[in-house]
Amino acid sequence: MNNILIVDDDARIRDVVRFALEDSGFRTTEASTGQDALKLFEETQADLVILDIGMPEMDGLEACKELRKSSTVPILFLTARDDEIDRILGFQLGGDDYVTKPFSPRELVLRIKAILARSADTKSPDEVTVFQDLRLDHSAHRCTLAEAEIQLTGIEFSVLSILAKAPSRVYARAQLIEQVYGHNTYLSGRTVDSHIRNIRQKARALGYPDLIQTVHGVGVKLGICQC
Amino acid sequence: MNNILIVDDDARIRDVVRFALEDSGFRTTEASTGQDALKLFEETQADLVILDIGMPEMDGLEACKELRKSSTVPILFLTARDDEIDRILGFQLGGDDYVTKPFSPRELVLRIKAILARSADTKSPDEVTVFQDLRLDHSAHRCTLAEAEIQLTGIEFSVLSILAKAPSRVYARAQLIEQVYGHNTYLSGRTVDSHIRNIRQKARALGYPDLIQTVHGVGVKLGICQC
DNA sequence: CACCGTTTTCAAGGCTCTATCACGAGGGAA
DNA sequence: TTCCCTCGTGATAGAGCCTTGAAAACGGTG
Repeated sequence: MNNILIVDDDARIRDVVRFALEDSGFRTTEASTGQDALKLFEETQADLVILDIGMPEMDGLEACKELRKSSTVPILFLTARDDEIDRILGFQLGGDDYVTKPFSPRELVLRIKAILARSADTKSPDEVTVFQDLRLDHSAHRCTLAEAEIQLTGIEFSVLSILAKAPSRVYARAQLIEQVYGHNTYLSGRTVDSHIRNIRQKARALGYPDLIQTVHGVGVKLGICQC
Repeated sequence: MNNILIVDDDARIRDVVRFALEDSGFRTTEASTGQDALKLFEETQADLVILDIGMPEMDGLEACKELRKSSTVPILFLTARDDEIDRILGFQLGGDDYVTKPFSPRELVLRIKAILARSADTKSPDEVTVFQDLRLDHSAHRCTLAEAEIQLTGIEFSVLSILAKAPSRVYARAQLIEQVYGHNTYLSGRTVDSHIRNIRQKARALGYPDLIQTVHGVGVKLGICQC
């Protein structure tokens, strides 16, 4: 099973996290400072790093920067305050995630499993998703439908990406919100409808009236088919 | 729809929560003490529990511990003070989220929907059920009968799933109602007939007049056989 | 600060689905 | 056969869900 490096200056937090992870079958390593973390990461080559933001001396974001110089290991941040979240978001971090304190150990484990599953998925960095006529270039943030380009906003692009990763699968609105915005955001389902409407409108202009299909009472799914 | 157990010693809070939830289509059960909560949970098998931390006698954390002995039901904590949050964290108990008082009912509902969507997401053991010509893809919410697709509504899909999980088994109407809607729902048995009629009608159109068979005086069962 | 694109929310309206009733057909027992 | 109960079907009102238009928040930029 995967090895996880836990970095936090608070021993109590480390205990909670270690306990939860080992309970789920992970192996763990612990560090209490950013420096130790870098050293231990060299040695253990952990599969994932849990990084507290608020540490004295070298904080989590500093440590992340250092780690990123030599590795693309998935990083999960622990944050205590909202302004720290803002800083994470300002930070460009690919497939990573964050959890705010206080957190439930159970959720932490779920998120870690999700990250690992995702990174196992993208080991061959699939920069481009293609499904039928739809093509999504993630690095360029470009979307084309049968050679014609569609200008999508950030959220629209995210929504479409998620749908395209598992076409035919039906997503409930709450699931989309969780995947687009992260786990502790709470928006009205109508908001998703709005974005979907905008995507539909743009797709319709290119002759794809059914790019996104509604499954009444369940959710939405990708449905292309230019008919 | 899902059934939610609300546990708080303050009747006013319970009212607010119940009102918000029922407004969103949830069914609710209420308990004012930890002991009652455990008893009611046994009976109702709620899909999610809202647990106030600060209750006399058995407090929310105690109750959570007890619940966790027999169930992994999602739990959302209500907390009044920050030091209670610390205790959630200190405790090694899987809550799924928490909300601090005072809270907005709207946010509460959205969080609950997010939690339920998440847990529905993670517990998908059997993605596809197949029995003879019938194929049910749960994630895509797709039903096919010998390659031909049938458009089913949410309830129709549920009914057929239940029947297909244990083909040849005969289900009484009351059993179907319980499995589709959850405990303590009271509907006319005619309602089930309605849905079964609709399924039959759609199946008949594809040449399967006996997809669902009636066992007079007992109930219904899956019976495919294209004859 | 004003402007503009994006995101989010709100309310109205239409449409689908759901639950129930009423009535007649059919099965089973005496 | 007769009676009773169960089941199937048509019709229907109401609930719930989705779409759409409009406008309010938000954020970045000149």
